[in-house]
Amino acid sequence: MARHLITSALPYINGIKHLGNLVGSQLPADLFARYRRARGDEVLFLCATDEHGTPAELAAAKAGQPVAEYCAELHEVQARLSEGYRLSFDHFGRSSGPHNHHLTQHFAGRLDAAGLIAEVETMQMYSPTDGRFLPDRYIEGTCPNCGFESARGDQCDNCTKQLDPTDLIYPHSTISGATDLELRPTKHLFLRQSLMRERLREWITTRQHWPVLTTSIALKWLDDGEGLQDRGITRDLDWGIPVMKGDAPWPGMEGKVFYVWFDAPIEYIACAREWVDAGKGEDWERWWRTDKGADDVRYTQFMGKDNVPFHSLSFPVTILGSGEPWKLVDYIKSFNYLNYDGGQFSTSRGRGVFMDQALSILPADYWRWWLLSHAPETADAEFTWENFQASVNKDLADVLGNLASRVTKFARARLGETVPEGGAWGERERAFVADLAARIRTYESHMDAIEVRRAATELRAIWALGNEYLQQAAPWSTIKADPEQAAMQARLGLNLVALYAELSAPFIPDAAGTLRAAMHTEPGWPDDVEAALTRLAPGDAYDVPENLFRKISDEECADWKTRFAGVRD
RNA sequence: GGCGUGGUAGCUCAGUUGGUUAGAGCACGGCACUCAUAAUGCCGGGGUCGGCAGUUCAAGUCUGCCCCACGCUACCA
Repeated sequence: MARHLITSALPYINGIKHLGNLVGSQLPADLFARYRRARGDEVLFLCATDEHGTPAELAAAKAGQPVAEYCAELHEVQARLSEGYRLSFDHFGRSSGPHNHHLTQHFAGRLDAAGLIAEVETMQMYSPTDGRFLPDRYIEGTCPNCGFESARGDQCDNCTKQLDPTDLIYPHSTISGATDLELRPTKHLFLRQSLMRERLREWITTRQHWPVLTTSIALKWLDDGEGLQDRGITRDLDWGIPVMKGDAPWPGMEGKVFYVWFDAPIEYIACAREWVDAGKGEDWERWWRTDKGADDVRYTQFMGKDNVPFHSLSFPVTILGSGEPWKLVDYIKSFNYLNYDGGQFSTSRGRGVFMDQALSILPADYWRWWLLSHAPETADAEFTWENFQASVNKDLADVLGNLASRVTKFARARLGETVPEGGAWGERERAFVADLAARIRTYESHMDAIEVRRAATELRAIWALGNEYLQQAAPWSTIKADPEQAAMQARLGLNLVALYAELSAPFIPDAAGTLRAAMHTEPGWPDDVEAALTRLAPGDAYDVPENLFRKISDEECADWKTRFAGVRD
């Protein structure tokens, strides 16, 4: 039995994510996790909220809450939404948990011992009023280039000129408005990634079948300009993991915390420990330590393209640099962006559909199907309401939903309360089953390769094949002259519905559950398609399910289009 | 400016290492069927494969230049 460790990029804590975030990591990761489990593999699927950093502090301040309380609350909100979308995490953790604190400090200590940490003193803007150092983007002032009065410390939004906070005229804190800013020296730790450049290159260029998106981004960072740059991994903040050298204090680093991008990936490991703490598992090390059983684990990460540099370079430096036998990622599946109706989704401007809003309109399966069948794998993809309506109505309601409906209603109305008896497969049935089996094997190969769109296309073709068969067999016609043959055809149709529940479950788990309940079947992958199509025997009970999917009307479509174009409060 | 990713039927997209008349779904037209959520099936119309030049017996598929979109990143390659 193969073992799969699967992680999705961690959603940041400060608010509800939009559909672009969902399809970029959590949703395809869930598809893969569900598929591997269905194939009988052992799976550990982990995700967590990414809770540290300045944006979390500011969001908490805006909400008038202590940051820890704010994070706890938003974690629950995101956890509930995850359940709403049927994301089948084995555990949904928190990067602010104690295990991540200890592990992050542990890794820092190991990296320092390996000579991979540099202490660098820099000058940064300090605000005595706020009692803290200010990140560049939280300082505003007048642009020395164009005179724009709300230029940020890193860039002027008006003339786009790159700025340094010290360039600004009348600089002030965006947090308090304080103007008594001063430049102070401060010491920070840098991860010396540049020292591992060639080792990373060797590793990346020898990976098999990685998406071009992943390798091209990784190699670009490796070779762009003067090559891979060392990265600061500490910040002058309160909210975060205190800088420690393992269990020991780090002289000169008192009051500082690790940068969120250093501790977030480590949460992938810590999350496995939280999983054990939560009583959901026994042994986290057999998933993460190659000296303790993880050497036969295949580890797959899912993320949007903006996360690739951290997962392909920085985190591997952390893992490899520790000198300890931690499990390194085997496959990085990355996604492009999903755009919204001609532009970008925008969290700040509230443009597009957010996870909570989408669920308030339609059940999870509708979104799962559209998003996964249009996953931005090769290029950026675009969400439009018209396209969403067309896909849902045609694929889900007409092709799959109606098939289940026509089969069960015909059988119940014309052939009795239970699975009908009589007749035997003929030439047409054997040809159909052979065709179906071939398509199912193709579907499996796409799912194995995590080719999400191809898999969705093949699944749809498999649904359509059922309609083709039924149209040709025409039991409503054969029943007039040969009731036995009609019984056989209807029996095959009912088995087909049960089979489709299994094949479709990774994409649309709720509908699959409805079909299983109606067919009185238990989950089970059709390794043997012929056997799967004789699972329901004459006399077995079944129910006629309610319509699986409803259609989206033109009116609804138009209404939603105007409703979500605007600004979210 | 540099780098990256794309630019294929009205729309959303496939097109492996260059090879016969460029494909799918949706939309559109016709036919069939009537079990079904006016659902399904079959057939069909529709593309100078962003532009130009080149390599080749042969290019959507390789090379060069240019145009456009999106993203990343900066006056440094």
